Amino acid sequence: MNTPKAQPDISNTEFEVLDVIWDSNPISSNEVIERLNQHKPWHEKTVKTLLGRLVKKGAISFHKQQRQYLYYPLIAREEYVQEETSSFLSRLFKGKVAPMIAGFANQNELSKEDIDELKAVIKQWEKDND
Amino acid sequence: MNTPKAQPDISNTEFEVLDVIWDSNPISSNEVIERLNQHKPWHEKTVKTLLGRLVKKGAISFHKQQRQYLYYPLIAREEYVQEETSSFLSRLFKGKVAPMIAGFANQNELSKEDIDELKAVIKQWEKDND
DNA sequence: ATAAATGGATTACATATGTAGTCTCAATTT
DNA sequence: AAATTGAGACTACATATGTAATCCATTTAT
Repeated sequence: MNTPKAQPDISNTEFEVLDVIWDSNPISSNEVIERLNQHKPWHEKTVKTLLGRLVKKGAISFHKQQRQYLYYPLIAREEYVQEETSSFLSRLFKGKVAPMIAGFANQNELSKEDIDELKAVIKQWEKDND
Repeated sequence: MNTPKAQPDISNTEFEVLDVIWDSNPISSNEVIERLNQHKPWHEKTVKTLLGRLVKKGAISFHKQQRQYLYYPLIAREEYVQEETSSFLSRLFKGKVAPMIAGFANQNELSKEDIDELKAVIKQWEKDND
């Protein structure tokens, strides 16, 4: 059974902002800006625009603290990620996970550690579905 | 060693057209249109615009056959898919494959078949990396 | 009390994207 | 040969996206 919960469309830049908020919230715009600037050279105004767009899209909200807003997410990262993953897999791999992993293996992009982790996931699955 | 071959940015609709071309080529615009219309209700003109944009982006090319163009891909599906996958994984899963699979498992989106296929991929990897 | 700084709201603007419509010209039909 | 048609080229246009700048109302500093 799939879950067709239409999440709002979040753009790439918006996602980076949202990811900071998921990481730590409630959070002021200034702190979002500060954290982002450790990786991205985005102008303060740019980040604020993005925050505004995320609010408008219903991905985040805020409550005022005096003059400032403290933002927090309205959608869970896990949910969002799961939906993105499903749609990604269906677009590129007919929805099947194994071919994706196989592609990685063929490109030599799988480490021993990845393999061990995968085995662990499988073991867990087998425990759960018994 | 990774391959930083900056593939042109291909939009969602463009991808659907490209996918038809990957599937069967060389192919005329009319056949692309026909095949797409089995799933998508796109106007003929729309598809032609998309074909033009793909040519401009260097994703496909064509050779003339009288009045018509016969299109063919300039980039391999495998390469494109691999790059998209890498960037997707790095965006959402810090580049690790196992967490992605784990997310699926947790949502009960993994079938016995998926698991068997994964096991096969792992076995193959172990054979190769011995 | 004024002036300056600061936070959010509004506006801006180029490029991308989805979705066609119009124009031109060569091939085909009558 | 003249008219029609069908292929690609060019144009269109609204919305999305990346990337800010400007405006306006408060705080805060002087």
